[in-house]
Formats: sequence, structure tokens, C-alpha cells
Amino acid sequence: MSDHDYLELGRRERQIMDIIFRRSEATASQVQEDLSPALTNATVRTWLRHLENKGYLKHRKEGPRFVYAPTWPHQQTQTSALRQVLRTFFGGSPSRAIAALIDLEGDKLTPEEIARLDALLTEAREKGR
Amino acid sequence: MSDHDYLELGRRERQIMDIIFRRSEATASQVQEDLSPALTNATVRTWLRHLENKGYLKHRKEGPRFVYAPTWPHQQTQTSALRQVLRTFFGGSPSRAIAALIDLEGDKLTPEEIARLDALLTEAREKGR
DNA sequence: ACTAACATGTTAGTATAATAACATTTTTCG
DNA sequence: CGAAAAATGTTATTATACTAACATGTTAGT
Repeated sequence: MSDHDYLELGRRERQIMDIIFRRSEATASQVQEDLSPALTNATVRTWLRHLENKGYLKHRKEGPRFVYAPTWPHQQTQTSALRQVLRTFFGGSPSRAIAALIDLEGDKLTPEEIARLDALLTEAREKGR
Repeated sequence: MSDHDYLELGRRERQIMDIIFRRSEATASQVQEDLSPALTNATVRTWLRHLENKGYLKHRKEGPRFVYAPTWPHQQTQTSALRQVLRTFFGGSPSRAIAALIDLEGDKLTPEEIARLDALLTEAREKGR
């Protein structure tokens, strides 16, 4: 999905897409659980069908029920979301965004993850030359 | 603005808020310029007044015109946006989000910024003990 | 095969989002 | 000051987002 498409989503459309992104895939009942305030199951299914018609979702049958998943690759969606936040809230500066992330969630980083990120930064410096 | 509030915004509401976040503050004409496809000036002003009534924007007078700005502190909004992306697209893992940012925009990092981020990571490691 | 349980599809009404014409107020400058 | 220019406010209409009742199909265990 392009950045553009995501920005065109209405309120419910976006809420439901977010839920499915978080779960990777979901049935109508699962989406319903995650929505607050709750909607009726029928309403949720109407939205899922609607989003499928618009090309944002696809489904497969798992036993008696439909399991919905995004039509776009997960990584592409991540990238698109990051770029949007970067542009809108950090003036396009990756440095400031990374700093904010470390500030916000740095205490959740394991030593292994820190080492890995260090390596990535070193790699970026090499390339920058 | 809390995460919750931002997720409640409709399509146009969010588009307009994004524009104002990017510019820090903006007049009706400036918002109009950034919107595509374009709306009439009157329509844009209706939305700005609406968002102010809802408490998302405030305005000051600059000569003859209104300059609108978000009511919430910039940093709080950044944090909220990051947390949302982290949760929805990266399973809450800051490590993966930072890695994606470096992968995506790492070539834009200056040596000074890299050194600074290295220091922040080291700091995070110290705290983690 | 039968049927209870649990899916999905259809359809239509209501709420709110979205738009902009028109009216009014404020500013600026000759 | 006094009007032209340029802003904001009011109001009404149209589009679409949103909701869910009701109908229909499908599955799984007697």
C-alpha cells in the first residue's frame, strides 16, 4: 500500500486495518474483540468485505470462517508507516526519530539488540563515506 | 493529544492536522496549498474552525489572518505517533523499528549524528544493567 | 440426513463528513 | 475618512461513512 492510499482511509477503515496489521491476519470475531467501543459482528463483517472490495484486504477460508489479511507485504507497510511519521512529526530527520525511540523505549533494548544496532550504525557510517 | 484522540480523527481532520504538524503552524491558505486535491478556501476554513472547536487546534491573529497551531506540545505528539507505529507495525519492538529506520534512511545520517546515537545506545545499555 | 450452531451476504436506514455559496467583518491605504 | 481588498462567519446541501436487521448459506456432530 502506498503512503497515499493509507492517508485516504476513513476512521473505521483505518482502525480495522490497524487491528489486522497488528495481528497479521484476523477473523471477523477477532477484529470485533479488538474494537472499542464494540460493534456488532455484522457491522464488522460489512467493513471487512468493504475493505476487500477496495483492495486493501484479501481472505482465505479456514474451516467455516474467513481469515482476512492485508494485500500488501508487511515490510512495505512498515516502511510506508515509518516514512509518514518521519515526514510529519520529525521533519524527515531519521536521527531525531531514532533518538526519540531510544529515549522512549531504550530500556526495553537487550544488550544483544544494542550490539546489533551499533553494528548497523557502523555500517551506515562506512557507506556514508 | 493522546493516542486515542488521534485515532478518532476522520479522513480530512487527520489530513489537515498532519499538514499543520509538518508546518508547526499554518494559515488557511497554506493548508489549502498543501491539500491535494485542492479544496476551496472556505472549505478549509470550515475545517480549521471545526478542529479548533473540538480542541485540536488553537489560533492567534497575525495581522489580518488566523494562524493555526496544534494545542498539544510537539514532543508529546511525536511520542504518541511513534508509539502507535511501534505497536501497530513493529509488534512493539523498538529494536526492529530502529533497524528499519537505519535501513531506510541510514544514508542520510551524518557522522556527528551517528556518534550521538552511539552515545545514546551506550547510555541505554548502562541503564539496562 | 437432520438440525443446531455459526458462518457470510443483502439491503436499507441514519449519522456525520464534506463542500461551498453567500453574508459579514476587519484591514489597509489613497 | 471611506471604499477596495481580503479576511472570517453562517448556513444549507450533498456525499459517504457507519450501522445493523434480516436473509441465506455452511459446517459439524448425532
